[in-house]
Amino acid sequence: MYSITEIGKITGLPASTLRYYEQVGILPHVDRNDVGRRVYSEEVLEWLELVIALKDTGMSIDDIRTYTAMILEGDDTLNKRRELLVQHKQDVEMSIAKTQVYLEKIIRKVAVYDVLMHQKKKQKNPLI
Amino acid sequence: MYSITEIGKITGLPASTLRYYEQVGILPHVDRNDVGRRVYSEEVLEWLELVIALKDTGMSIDDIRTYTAMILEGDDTLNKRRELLVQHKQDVEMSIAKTQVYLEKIIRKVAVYDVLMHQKKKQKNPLI
DNA sequence: AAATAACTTAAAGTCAAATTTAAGTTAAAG
DNA sequence: CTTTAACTTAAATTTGACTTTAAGTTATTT
Repeated sequence: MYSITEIGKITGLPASTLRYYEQVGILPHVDRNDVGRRVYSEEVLEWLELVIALKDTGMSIDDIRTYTAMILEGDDTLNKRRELLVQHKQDVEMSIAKTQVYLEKIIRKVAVYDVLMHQKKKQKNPLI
Repeated sequence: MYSITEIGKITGLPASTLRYYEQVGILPHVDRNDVGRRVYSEEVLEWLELVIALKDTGMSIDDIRTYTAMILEGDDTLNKRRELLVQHKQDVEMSIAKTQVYLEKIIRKVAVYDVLMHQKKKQKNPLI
């Protein structure tokens, strides 16, 4: 069992974000101790780590909320949940591919600078 | 020479975004025709495509503005510009690597669904 | 016992990146 | 010649994802 600050240290998320995630419904089953403070189980932490993976690969809070709601609905949504994840997996793969194309463009631009700076150097030492 | 709608069709950016990019200083040298409408040269289109590559790999408008300003300053900033691009290249490479780790987590989760759905199928056909 | 730190809530505020609106101008089509 | 489409501007609004604020409670340290 973890406190909000412990979870913050483990995940890198500020306490305010953890409260916000709970409020918008993507972090359910967070319990409270006898004085009303948040207590996170190992299972909640594991779920949060999936939420972070989805979020950091570009899934919107709204779509994560939809997914979370389906989980709370039970096994009837297993198929849909799998489909949602597979779709996201494909989106991420496409996004990586697109990013790699852009990266190559940036690398080519760096090469252009290398040529330009080489020329400049030559002009600066006209005696060689 | 292209009109704003033509550039919109080529790049996928709405006219409002093209005006906004110009306004915030990351799309200089856009000319006007005799009645004040925007006219984009081949060079401006090429620059815009680099801007899109930088933006879609996560560079902020503010950093793109800094980079654009350095270009307008001339050859004295060549070194700095190259360094900025190389730094961004490294950021993008790190980001791709991180995304791939998250992607693997998502793929493992899909595999969990496959197991769960297989079990469910077995329960639903208890006669087999 | 008092000060400090860590939590609580609901509501308001922030931020980047556009996007939309309002009011007007110009060009092309019927 | 008038309607429609495509543009123009500056300013206001929107969106998503938090983040901060204000006011209060609880726990730990001096």
